[in-house]
Amino acid sequence: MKEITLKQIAETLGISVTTVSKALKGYSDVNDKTRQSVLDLAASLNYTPNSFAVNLRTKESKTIGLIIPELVHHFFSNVIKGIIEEAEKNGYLVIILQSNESLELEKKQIELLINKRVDGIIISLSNDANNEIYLQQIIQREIPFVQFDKISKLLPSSKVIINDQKAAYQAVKHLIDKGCKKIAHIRGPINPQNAIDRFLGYKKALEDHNIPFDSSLVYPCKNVTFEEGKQFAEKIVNEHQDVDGIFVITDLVAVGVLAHFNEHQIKVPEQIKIIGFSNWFMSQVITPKLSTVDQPSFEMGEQAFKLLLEEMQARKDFLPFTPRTIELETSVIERESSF
Amino acid sequence: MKEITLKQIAETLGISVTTVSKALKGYSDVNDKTRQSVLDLAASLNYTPNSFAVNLRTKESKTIGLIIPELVHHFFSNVIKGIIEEAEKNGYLVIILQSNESLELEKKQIELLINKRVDGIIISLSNDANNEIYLQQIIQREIPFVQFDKISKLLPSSKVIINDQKAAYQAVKHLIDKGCKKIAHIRGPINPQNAIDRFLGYKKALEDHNIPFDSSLVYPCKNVTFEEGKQFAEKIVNEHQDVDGIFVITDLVAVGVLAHFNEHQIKVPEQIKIIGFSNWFMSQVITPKLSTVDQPSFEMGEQAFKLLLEEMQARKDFLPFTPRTIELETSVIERESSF
DNA sequence: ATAAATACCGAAAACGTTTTCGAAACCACC
DNA sequence: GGTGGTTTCGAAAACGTTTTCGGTATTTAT
Repeated sequence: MKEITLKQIAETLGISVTTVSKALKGYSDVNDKTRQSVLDLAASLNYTPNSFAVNLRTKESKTIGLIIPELVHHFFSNVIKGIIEEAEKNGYLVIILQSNESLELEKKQIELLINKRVDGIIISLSNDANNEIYLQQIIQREIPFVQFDKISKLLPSSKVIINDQKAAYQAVKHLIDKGCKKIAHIRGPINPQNAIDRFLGYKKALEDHNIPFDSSLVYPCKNVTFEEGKQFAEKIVNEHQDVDGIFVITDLVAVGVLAHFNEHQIKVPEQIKIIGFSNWFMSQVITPKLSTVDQPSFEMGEQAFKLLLEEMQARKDFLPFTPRTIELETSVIERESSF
Repeated sequence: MKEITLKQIAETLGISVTTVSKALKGYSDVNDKTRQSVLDLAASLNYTPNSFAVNLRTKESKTIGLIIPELVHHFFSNVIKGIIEEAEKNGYLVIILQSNESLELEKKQIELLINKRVDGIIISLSNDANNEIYLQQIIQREIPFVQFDKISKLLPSSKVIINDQKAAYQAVKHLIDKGCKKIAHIRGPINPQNAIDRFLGYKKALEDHNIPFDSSLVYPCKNVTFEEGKQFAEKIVNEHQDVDGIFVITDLVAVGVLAHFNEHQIKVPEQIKIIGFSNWFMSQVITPKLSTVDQPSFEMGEQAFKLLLEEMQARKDFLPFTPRTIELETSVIERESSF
């Protein structure tokens, strides 16, 4: 079981390795007959170039790295799918790593990818990521690099995002339009940019509609889980009996809220209206069906890879590259939980 | 921005590349002082070996390939997570590809991975996979290889599976124990081994409990979707008014069934009891909560990688390797849909 | 003192490919 | 028959590492 190499083909054909290589790569300075004989033999031997050697010689591996906080997650799964499919169309493969929302792990994963010498990196930051110095090394090493969803605004890289502030504004406005007068917000952790922006959108929507902002109505998640949703739901109705609407950072947590209300005979949407974020599949099958903000996750993945490709290509051609930011559209989806 | 190489370290230290390499790799035939100076300089320069060169020289990339039918899927996400984490513990990275349940794509993805010269391949077959000749080439090329979940029994490779027949048997027995007399089965597509086995388990459970098997009560899915669940639910109540239990191939479809019954005021579990399969997260949050069969997905991923590692190590040491099969335990989870 | 064992180092080959550059061979043309 | 141009080929260097093997230099034993 020996691997077929250019050398073997060259020897059996009585020509040089150089010519074999050129024939296979479509160089013009090789005779048609020679080329055909090479092509024929290579095909019959099932030759495929040794990618290790090609990598070493060309200094690229046609592989990119992807770091996400959590794989088992409806939103991220869809983004990954978009990235992988777009990458494959362009001849790239994708190595996936998880940060598990841990800063330490995130740093480690980045080093792994740098040492692996991937051609580019796509990342969505963990909630812990407050200090981006270790991300600077990606840029210093001139590795093509794009951020999506949970980004650091300070870092000069291409980005694919939604307008979290605007999307949150619209979600809260939706509740107001439906008649809510006192709206609580279960927000994400303190650090992530998108949690901050959604909070700001919430606040702005209230102000624009003459509803006083009350910080005691804002409940920050630690782990952004189903369980937290249940706990906050209980807390909210205990602390503020007259809350009539809740804007929740993401559907998973919102489903927890619904679960608690269902168990305690609190009528949604009659007593309290709820809107989530991200349009998880789950949201359309629970009772009551959850209103939410749709986020184009698959497309986000596609665009992220496209931006990365732009940068990888520019770098290869020694062209200057200036990072771009793509902002995707969101839309409020009205379902039973906010009728 | 030049990459640091052994050569540079050697030159600034006035020693040979050989010695630098040995110092870094812990060879014993290098003086302690020399070693220390190398280590110090390497650290201060932030040296990392060029993996392309290492790959070429050692003929391994410390990278494995994973092919799954569909990424956005609660079960598969968890398996992937298990594989990635176990791989990382052992210094391996994972390239993920999807077959999208298409035979053609599956073939293409395998070739991609072979050409990439990954050290091993883990695969869960697509539903279309009826003919495994193209998988034979993995074995012919002696690439370490393990199958999980949706496997081909004919193919001599390591496998991680559950006992689908037994698990299905227990699910159906559960319905019988709860008093069901006429149980329909929404099964998976024709080809996949696990759909076949679950069907056989269903049939056997009926026979063992003196319930006549009626093939008109078996409804095969094509795409295994939420929508199909709704459609079959409608069909079942139309065609068999007295059905009082349904065993569904997987939770996603079962949730579709529940959705239809909810919309049409058919009481679950009072009129019809339902049990799904795989214990998707969704199942515990819908109304009524769905009974199901729990499948250790994360562990399945861990075990799959461990088996692959065994084979990769054996191959490296030129030891013989005989494929192993690991069978994981399942358990029936009783929830509201079958009270 | 010499012989034998040990410690330390480096030259060189190898992994398989890509690409530059020069050379040989052929043709056409005046 | 010499000049210039085109076509076709291959030698060789390069990518950066690992590992074998032999060669000094130094230590230990006799």
